[in-house]
Amino acid sequence: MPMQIMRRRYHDKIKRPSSQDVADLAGVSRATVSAYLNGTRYVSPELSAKIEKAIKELNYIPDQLARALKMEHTQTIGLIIPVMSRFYTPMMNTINKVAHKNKYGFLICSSEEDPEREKEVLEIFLAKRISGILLVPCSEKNMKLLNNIQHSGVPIVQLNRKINGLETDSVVSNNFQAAYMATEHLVKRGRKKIAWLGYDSASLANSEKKAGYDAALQKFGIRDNITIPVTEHDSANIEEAFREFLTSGTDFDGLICTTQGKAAIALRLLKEKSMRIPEDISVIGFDDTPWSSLLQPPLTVVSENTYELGAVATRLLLDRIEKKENISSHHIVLEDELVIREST
Amino acid sequence: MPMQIMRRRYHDKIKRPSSQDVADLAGVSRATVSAYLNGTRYVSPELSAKIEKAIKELNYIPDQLARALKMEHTQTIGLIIPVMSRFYTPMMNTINKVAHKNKYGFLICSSEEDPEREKEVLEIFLAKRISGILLVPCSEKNMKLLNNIQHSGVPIVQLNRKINGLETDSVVSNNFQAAYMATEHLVKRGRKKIAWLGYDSASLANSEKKAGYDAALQKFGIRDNITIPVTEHDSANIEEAFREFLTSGTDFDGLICTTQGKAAIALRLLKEKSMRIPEDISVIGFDDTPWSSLLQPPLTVVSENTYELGAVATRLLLDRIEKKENISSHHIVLEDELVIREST
DNA sequence: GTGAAAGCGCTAACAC
DNA sequence: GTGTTAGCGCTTTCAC
Repeated sequence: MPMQIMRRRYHDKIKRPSSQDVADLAGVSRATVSAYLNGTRYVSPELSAKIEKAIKELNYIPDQLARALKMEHTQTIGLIIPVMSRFYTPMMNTINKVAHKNKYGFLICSSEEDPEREKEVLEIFLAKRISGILLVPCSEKNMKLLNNIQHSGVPIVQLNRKINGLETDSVVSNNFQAAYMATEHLVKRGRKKIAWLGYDSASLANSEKKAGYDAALQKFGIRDNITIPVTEHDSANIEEAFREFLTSGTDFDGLICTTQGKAAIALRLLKEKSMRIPEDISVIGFDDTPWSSLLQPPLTVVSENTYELGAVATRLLLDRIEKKENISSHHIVLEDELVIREST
Repeated sequence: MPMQIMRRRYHDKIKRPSSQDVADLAGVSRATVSAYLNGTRYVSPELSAKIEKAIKELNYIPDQLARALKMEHTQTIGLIIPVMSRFYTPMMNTINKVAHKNKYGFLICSSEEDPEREKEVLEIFLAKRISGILLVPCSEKNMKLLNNIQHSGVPIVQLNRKINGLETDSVVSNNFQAAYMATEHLVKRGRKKIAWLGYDSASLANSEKKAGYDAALQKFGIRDNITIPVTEHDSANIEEAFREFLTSGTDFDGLICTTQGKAAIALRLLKEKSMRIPEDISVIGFDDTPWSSLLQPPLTVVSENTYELGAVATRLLLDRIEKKENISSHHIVLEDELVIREST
C-alpha cells in the first residue's frame, strides 16, 4: 500500500485500518467482515479464517464510533454525581464492574451541585449519544429536561437521591428513615438537645434527612431544633459554620453529621475544644468507612449500602437500555443500617 | 413532516433532529448550519438568526458521534486506574475539573490490577476513539501495546506510577523517596525492627516504595527486613496476612503501611491485640485523609498530592492532544510530604 | 457568502 | 453464502 506509506511519511500519522482494509486483505467484502465480527449471518469457515488472519495482521480494531453512529447505540452509560467525593467511590466501583461485565463503557461527570452545570453535562452526554444515564440529581430544576430525555428514548435511573414526580426508575436509600433512626437513637440515649450539622436547603438528599430529624424530634416531643446551616460540600464553609456554632455557646448534648466530611470536621473541632465524646456530646455520622471504627471513641454511623446502590441501579439501567419495553417504573428503596459504636 | 409523525406513532420513538432538519427549517443548507455552529466561515447575520431560531425550535443538539467520526477527534479522555479506591478520588476530582473546563469528556475504567484487563480496557478506549489516555499502569506487560498506541497518534500520560522505558509524559510522586523518608523517620525514632505491610511484587508503585524501604534499612545498617507479602487491594487477604504475621510472634517495633486500606486493617488488628501505639509499635500510613488526624493516636502519614497529580497530568495530556508537536517527554516528579503525628 | 456533494467507518437490506 | 450499495449525521472542498 504505497498510499499509506506516503501518508505516513508526510504526516507522520498512520491511518488506522478499516474494515475495508481487512476485507481487501482477506479477499472478501466489508459485509462479510462485519458479519464475521458480529455473527449476524453465516460466514464459511474458510473465509472466517482468512478474515481472522487479516485482522491479526493489520491489528484491526473496529471503530465503535462509526458503529454507534449506524446502530444508534454507543454501549456507554453516563454517570452524573453531584460531587466527586469519597462517598461515591464504592458506588462507582460497582457501576464500573457491572458496566464492564456487560461490555459497556462508563462516562462520568460531576454537576458540582449546580443545576446549570447538571444541564450542561446532560447535554454533553446526549451529544455523545450515551445509551443511558445514571443520575444522582442535584435539584429539581432540570425535571422537564430529564423528562424529555427519557421520552426521547434515553433511559434514566436516579440513584441515591430522587426527584419527586420524575417518572424514572430509582434506587435510593431511605434517608428519611435513616435520619429518624439516628435521632431516635440519641433520644433513647437520653439526649435532648440534638444538633444537626448541617442543613443546605439546596441539596436534595439533605432535605430528606432533615425531615427525618424533624419528624423524630416532633415525635418525641423535643422542642430544641438545633439546625446548623451550611453550604453542602464546601469544607471551609462547614468548618466556619460549626466553629461559629461552638463559640455561640448554644447548649447541646448530641450531634448528627450528615456526611463523612462534616463528621471529620466536627470531630476535629470538638477535640480542639476538649469536649468529651460521648460524655459531653453523643455523635453520629453518616457513611461507614474503614476509619469509623478506628476513631476514639469509635463512631456510631448510619451506613448506606452504596455498593449495592450502584449495582442495582446499573442493572436496572442496562435492562431498560436493552429491552426497551415500557414496563412501569421500578422504585427500589434500600434500608440503611445504624451501626452503633461507642460515640453514642 | 408527516413521515416523522408516522415513525413516532409506530415506534413510539422520536428521531432526533439532525443538522438537515435545522437547515430545512431555516431555509439554508447543512453546510451553512455547520459553519454557523463551528464558526468556520462567515455566515450572514440574517441566516445566523434563522438558524439559531430553528435550533431552538427543534431543540437540536449536534451529534458529537458523527462529528467525531469525521474529525477523528472525540474530545474525550480515558482514565485507567488499577482499582476504584478512595485513593483515586481526589485525582478523579481534578481530572474531571480540568477536562470539563476544556470541554472534554471523561471515560473511566479500572484495570483491577490485571494486565490482561488493562489491555482489554485500552482496546475499548481505542475502539471508542478516545482522544488521549491517562494511565495508572498496573504492570509492564503492555509496554509494547502502549508504545504502539502512542505512535499511532493517541497520546498517553502516565500518572502516579510509571513504566520504566516507556516513552510517555509522566507525573508521579516520588514513591521511593517517600518510603525512604518514612523508614528513616522510624529509625530516628529509635526503631530497629520495622515491618513493611505489605509487598506485592506484581504491583508497580509497590516495588518502588519497597525499594525505598530496603535502601533506608541498608543505609542505616539495619538487618531485619520484615516484609509482609500481600495481594494488593484484596482486603481479606491483607487482613489474613497481617493476622498471621502477628500470631507468628515475629518481634517488631515499627510498622509502615503502604496504602490507606492496609493502615486501617493493621490499626484494627493492633488494637484488637492491645498493642500500644506508639509505645509498643510506631505506625506510619500512606495517604493523608480527613480521618488521619482524628485517630487515637493521630496517624503519621506520607501524604501524596493526588490533587495536583491529576491536574498536572490532565494539563499535559490536553497539550499533547491539541498541539501534537513532537516535543520530548515531560517527566514530572512531585515530592511527597511526611506528616508527623503522634503515632510515631 | 452559500449550496451541492463526497466521504469518515460501519451495518443491513437487497441482490445474486 | 457472499457481494453491492445506501445511508447514519457530520464537515469540507469545490462550484457558483
